[in-house]
Amino acid sequence: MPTSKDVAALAGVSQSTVSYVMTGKRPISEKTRLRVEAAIEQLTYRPNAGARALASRKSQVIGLVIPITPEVHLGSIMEFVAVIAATARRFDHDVLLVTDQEGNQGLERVVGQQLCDGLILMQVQADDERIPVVRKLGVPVVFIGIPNDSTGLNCIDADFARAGELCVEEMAGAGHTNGVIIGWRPRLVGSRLNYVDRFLGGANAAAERLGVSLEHLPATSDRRSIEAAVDSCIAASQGMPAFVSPDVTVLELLPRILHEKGLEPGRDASVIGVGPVPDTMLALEETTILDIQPSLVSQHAVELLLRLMTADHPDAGGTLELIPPLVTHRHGTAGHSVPAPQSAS
Amino acid sequence: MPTSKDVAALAGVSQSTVSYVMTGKRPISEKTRLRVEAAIEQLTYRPNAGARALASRKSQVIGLVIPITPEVHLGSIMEFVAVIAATARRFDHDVLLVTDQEGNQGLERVVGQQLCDGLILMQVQADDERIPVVRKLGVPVVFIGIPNDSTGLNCIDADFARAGELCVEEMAGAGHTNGVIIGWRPRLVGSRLNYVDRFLGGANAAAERLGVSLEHLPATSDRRSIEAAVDSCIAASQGMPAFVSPDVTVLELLPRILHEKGLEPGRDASVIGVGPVPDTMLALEETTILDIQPSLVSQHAVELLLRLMTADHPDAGGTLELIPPLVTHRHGTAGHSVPAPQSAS
DNA sequence: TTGAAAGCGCTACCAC
DNA sequence: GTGGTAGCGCTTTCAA
Repeated sequence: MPTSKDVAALAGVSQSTVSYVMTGKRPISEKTRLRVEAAIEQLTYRPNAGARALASRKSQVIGLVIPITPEVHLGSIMEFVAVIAATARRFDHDVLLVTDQEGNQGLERVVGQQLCDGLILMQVQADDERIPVVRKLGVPVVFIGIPNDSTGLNCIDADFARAGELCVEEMAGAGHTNGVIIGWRPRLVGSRLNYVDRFLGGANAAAERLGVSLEHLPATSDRRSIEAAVDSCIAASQGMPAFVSPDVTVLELLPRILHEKGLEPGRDASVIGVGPVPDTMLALEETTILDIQPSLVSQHAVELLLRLMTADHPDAGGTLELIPPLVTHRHGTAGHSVPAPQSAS
Repeated sequence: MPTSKDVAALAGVSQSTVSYVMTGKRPISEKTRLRVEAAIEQLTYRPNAGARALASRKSQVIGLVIPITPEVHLGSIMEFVAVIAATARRFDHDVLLVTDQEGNQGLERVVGQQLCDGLILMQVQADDERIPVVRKLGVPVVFIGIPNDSTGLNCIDADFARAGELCVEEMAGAGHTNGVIIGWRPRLVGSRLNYVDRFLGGANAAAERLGVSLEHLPATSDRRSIEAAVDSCIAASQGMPAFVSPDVTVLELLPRILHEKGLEPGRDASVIGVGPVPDTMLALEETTILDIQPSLVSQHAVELLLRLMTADHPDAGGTLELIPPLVTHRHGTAGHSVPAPQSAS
């Protein structure tokens, strides 16, 4: 492996000049810059990450803390992970994976070892126990999700309140006077993942404003519980029922259940899916999809973190950024597959 | 941040002694070891990763190259990723995420920068273009997947040939004389991802051996194409049809389609799902599941890589390890949800 | 516009 | 069983 010393020798300059060519931290004459660049090319020189981190006190790595609890949909997480990794690379950084099963120890470890210059935490809970640790961690941290007390923290998430609102507006616009939100296992509601509450809050406010009656039926991911919710919705509804679900597992099963009940979306019912929408959902033709744009959230999270990492001052005051959902109406003839809305990656 | 110098001072020993206490690379008297450990504890000392990597030429990091192409199921990938990260930690290593969109450049980069001591490559293709680069990379590499020419490479994967065999044996055991394998989009067959061919090969061999007629119907993930395959199977079958699918997206839609056709698994048809099985599949009661055990594959991949990384000699000859699938029969009454088989994590 | 040289914090050799 | 010390390869002052 060639070192910057080798490059310097080949280019006939000092080692520091090589360094400055690489970092651009001081002006270099065109002539020597070209010579150095040629030498770098010729030797396929790559700066040693450890040495660089040691000398500069910057690892160019961001730590990504992923949830591995069974209650979160793996595909949705992966969507975040992939975009975060790709975005980090666009800004010349790498991503170190930390699982949340390491807990607070893990955060302290990667920061203490100076393996990374900043952290992104996914699946942040309403009363996340990592918050006190994060506050005195000494590196910038970006949360994906909004805890109850977000003062001084940097949080970014999809705007679930707005999504709830939009769902109800869609329903009302389609002429419904009542509807049901199906999904999220009961113990999530009103507790740990507060995007659930934000969504319901937005939906209920809009329902009140628009004079629509709205109910929330929690459901686990098994068929029986979803079916029960659907039945109860049909029973309660005068006129065409409207189903809203922000839960991937529910959306996976909903098409089959509706079909069993003889309900055809667009004719006998309205269906609105929120969030990462599974393939089975896309098999339904007449639907409205509220894309919460995970990839946009991820990109912004990375960019925010990088901004904080390069800021001279420690971040004052914190940030709160909400990404608005993207509404897509899908119409189609049976069997004709409309591609899912693609957010920029 | 305290350094090992601080620890040494506090414990009244030399810096090298601290290092040896941490690494265990030479015997230390009980007495001084305890003093040093106390000092480490008291200062919450953590070795600087960059400095350690620089001096020891070992980063304690393994690079994980993930596919981000749209044709692979994100949830399945995430299952590997999570287990790999967790397993790496068990052996005191971390995981650096590399996306395959960086291509060969990415491999050369992370190795060149000495960001990691070894690599795991996921979603390895039959004729993977990364192979020539890997061969002269200078660090151990473990493939998840088996390329056509695996000589000298270290490969590990689920035993798809055996899975195919088992599927047919299941069918035959249930009294079927014919069946259909539904899934994998056409362009994957016979081409890039050769686990497809391994599966079909095993299945066909068993079919011939057992006198079962077997057909493979490729399908894209849209409803129309899966429905067509199902119809064609029903038409061709004398007696009860058997459906086998190793494709997550197909398995997601299959329950609904079967129901539309009035087919009840266990009564009118047999259904065998292979691989990571989605929630919708679990809604079917009478099924056989062939778990390809992604988490076991992941664990073994990490352990193999670590073995190669600590080996003094560069790995001679390569490795080929196949993880046998786990067969689970599910019986149940409608609405009663049997938990999915959990591989050890 | 460039160079020399002093570290960054750790490991591992050599000496005792 | 322990300590001294020379680097690992880079960045970054200070000096020219």
